[in-house]
Amino acid sequence: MSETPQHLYLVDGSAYIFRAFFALPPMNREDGTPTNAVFGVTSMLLNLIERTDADHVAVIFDAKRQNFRNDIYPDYKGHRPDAPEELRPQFPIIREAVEALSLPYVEMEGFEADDLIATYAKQAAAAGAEVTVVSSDKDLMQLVDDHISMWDPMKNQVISYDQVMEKFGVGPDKVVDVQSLAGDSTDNVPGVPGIGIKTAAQLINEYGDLDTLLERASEIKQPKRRESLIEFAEQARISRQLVRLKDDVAVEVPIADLKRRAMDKDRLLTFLKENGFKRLIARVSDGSETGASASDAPAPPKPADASYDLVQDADALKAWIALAEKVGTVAVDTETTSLNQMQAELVGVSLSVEAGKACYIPLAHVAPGSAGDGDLLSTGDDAEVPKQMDKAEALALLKPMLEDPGILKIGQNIKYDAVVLAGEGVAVTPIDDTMLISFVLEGGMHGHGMDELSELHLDHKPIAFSEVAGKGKSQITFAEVPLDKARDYAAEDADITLRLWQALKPRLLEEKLVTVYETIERPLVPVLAMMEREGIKVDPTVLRSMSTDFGKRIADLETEIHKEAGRNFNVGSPKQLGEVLFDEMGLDSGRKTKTGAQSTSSDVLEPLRDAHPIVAKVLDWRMLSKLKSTYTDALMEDIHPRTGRVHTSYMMTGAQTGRLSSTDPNLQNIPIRTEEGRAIRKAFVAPSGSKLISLDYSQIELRLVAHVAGIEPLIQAFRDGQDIHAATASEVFGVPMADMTSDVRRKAKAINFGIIYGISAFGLANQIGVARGEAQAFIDRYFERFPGIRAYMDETVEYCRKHGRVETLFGRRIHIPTINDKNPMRRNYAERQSINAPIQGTAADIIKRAMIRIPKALEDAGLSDRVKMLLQVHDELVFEAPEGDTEAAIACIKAVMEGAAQPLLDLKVPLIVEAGTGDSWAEAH
DNA sequence: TAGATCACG
DNA sequence: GACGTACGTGATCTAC
Repeated sequence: MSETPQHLYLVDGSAYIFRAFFALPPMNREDGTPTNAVFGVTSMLLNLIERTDADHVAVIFDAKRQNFRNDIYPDYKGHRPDAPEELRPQFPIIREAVEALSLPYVEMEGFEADDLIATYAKQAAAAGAEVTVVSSDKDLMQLVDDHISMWDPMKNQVISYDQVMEKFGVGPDKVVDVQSLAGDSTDNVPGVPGIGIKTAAQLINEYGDLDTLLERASEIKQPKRRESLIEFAEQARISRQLVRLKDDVAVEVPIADLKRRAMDKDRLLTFLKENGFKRLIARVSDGSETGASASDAPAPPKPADASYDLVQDADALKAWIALAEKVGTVAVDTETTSLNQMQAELVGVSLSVEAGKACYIPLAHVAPGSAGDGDLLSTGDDAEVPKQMDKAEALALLKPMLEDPGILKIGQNIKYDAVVLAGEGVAVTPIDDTMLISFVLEGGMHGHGMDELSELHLDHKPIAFSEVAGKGKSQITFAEVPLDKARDYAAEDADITLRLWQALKPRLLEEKLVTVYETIERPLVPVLAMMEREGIKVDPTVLRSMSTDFGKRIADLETEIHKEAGRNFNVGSPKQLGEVLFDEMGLDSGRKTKTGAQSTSSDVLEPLRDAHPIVAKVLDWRMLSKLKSTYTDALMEDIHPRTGRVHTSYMMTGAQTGRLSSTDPNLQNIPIRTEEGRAIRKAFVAPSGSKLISLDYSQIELRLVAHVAGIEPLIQAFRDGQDIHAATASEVFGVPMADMTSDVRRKAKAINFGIIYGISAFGLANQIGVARGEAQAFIDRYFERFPGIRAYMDETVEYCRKHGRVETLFGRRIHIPTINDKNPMRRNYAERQSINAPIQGTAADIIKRAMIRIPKALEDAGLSDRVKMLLQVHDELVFEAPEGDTEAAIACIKAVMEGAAQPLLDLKVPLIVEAGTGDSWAEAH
């Protein structure tokens, strides 16, 4: 083998250090030396070398702070603070770590890591090697070309020409020119004032390059821009010198010396032991990726041992805020009067900055024993209102901290707190959410409520809400809880949240789930919070008249049913109804329920429609009662008194597959399948002058099946825009498309759905009303025609048996612990789940990715202040827009939705979105 | 509080 | 080879 590299991997080590230091909770080895950055860098490098095929590797670091750029511009990176005290002692240990991993450690006085990377990259590329630069630093993007690409380890994403184009609006060869104009506040590169990346890209595209632009600056039409460019031309040229990487450094280590060496396991293990990295030791010694469950960090005191502060004046609050600023991370929890976030009134806030250290800030407590409202007579001699800060004053102090981009706010289900605080005019950003981290790590294994997570990870049972507020009828609101009890409960919640974060957050990195969390879950929080606060307008008059109409018809039907039955009984009682229909009237009872009672469900009653007139009446009664109680009546109660709109709450951990669920009220199950039910959607309206827009993915799950199972005929049918169920029928039953009957198509449609659900002959037979043997024959023929589907199912189930989980195409994990259950019923069920979950979950990931991108896309289209995203119904998004903006909004949103799998995923089938508009949801869908 | 039923994707 | 079945949700009502 020759010494010329085939594939050179250049790792931007400095970036890794900072990333690890700030992302991981503090850790110390036995002698007290902090080790969190060491741990993070070691773990990341270990991941990296396990997955690359590179034959040459270097980990490259910045030397000391001064370099040639400071001679050009003394302020370069001038405002960067010194490395934090906790980080400084870790630098030499990180060097040891790199060496223990048998990787070359490269640094050079007077040069930044970026210059060394540029030099090696150019040299290797010139020699014909492929180069991968591992970094997410945009300053390195100027290097990208046919031979040099980047890998962003945080986003798990390749950065090549397209991504550079997306980021800078120009190709890699013009990145330097754009950066020279736009400047860079993080590196203190001045650029030209008033010019950002967008304008810079536009100018460079127009004039070709920086020099030409500066020469011809006087031709620019916009006066301000023209003057700025003329005045700051020299500053732009200086910026270019700062930004352009030096690719001809006389490197001390030749490329040949970067040849990858075999890992010295003993040396590595010695290093890991010295630093107490138990989890990495386990991983290196047996190669298993699950690792030990023991935490590497020493156990902090249990919450029970902690004592908490009550903050009752501005000075105390300022001290806590200063602490949060110093640490840079703070757990936040709000206490309110209601679980319903739109009705909730803020009662207090708790904060925690380190394990065991937390406070509670009461803001709206009332005298204990006094009812929160209505009790006007008993003011005088009641207990006093407890001492607490003025709410507005406290929020004014908290607001800058909660909105500070440099302070991470950690919450358990922080969407709730964000919605409540948004009601007080306070934004919460940036955020982390322990509930979501747990869901991403261990979805399917257990619930993700705080009490459960605390018992699981901290071995501590938190104070129950009912202990401080009571339960049942005598339950009081949190505002009435005495301050000492309120402090113990509320501060503990913040403390636990912080500890959970410390325990769980590092695992995202170790278990390669950072991308799912950071690109699909976390950024969705502000989007959903906004939708929930927006709500959708519901017209109560429509509901009221429907309710009256339904009420009459239900009463009439009830009379008739009682007459047919020969006695009065409660039609809504399945037990009584069963007795009447089957015992007294002698109808054929179909199934039994699992408790042994005779089932009266609609699929039992439906076939009996013709057996007796009472059956149809019962079915109608059922339908109308359902519609009245669950929809028309209940929905009127849910109209918010102040907004006149209905505000649902989305639960992000509600469905194992990654789908959202909707509660209070559930707006994801508003009727549509029957004419009567569909009418309820007429009550969901746009305000006058606006329209509702509904956009939904067409057949997204079936498209995903065609993709993952590689079913060529279906892929082709989707590409050709054919009726997919008819095309399936044609393939499976051999009927030419021209001769297709609705019955054959119906059967094919049922099989297609069956495939998504993990088909069984019994289930299919039930669904389409044929004998089980016939259903089995259909399935056999389907598998015969589309062998890919069999293979997909077998492989998926096999993978699940081995790992206890399945994955979506975006890497979301869905755990299915019962897959190896000895009970065959539970096991079969788990197998069907494992077939369905990747499909349903990938579809959920796709629409979430779309939702995250939509606010930005609307802003770019100049629509963001007028077009509002209101609802998500699994494969559908509902918006409200002024009448004149609907067309532009549809074009913008449709493009985002149809492209939402990109660039991470290149589907073999197109994603198609269908759109409609109208004055009501009934018209729009 | 569990079970049955039925609304949705 | 038996087990008893389509996947994922939430709200309402009855009956215990």
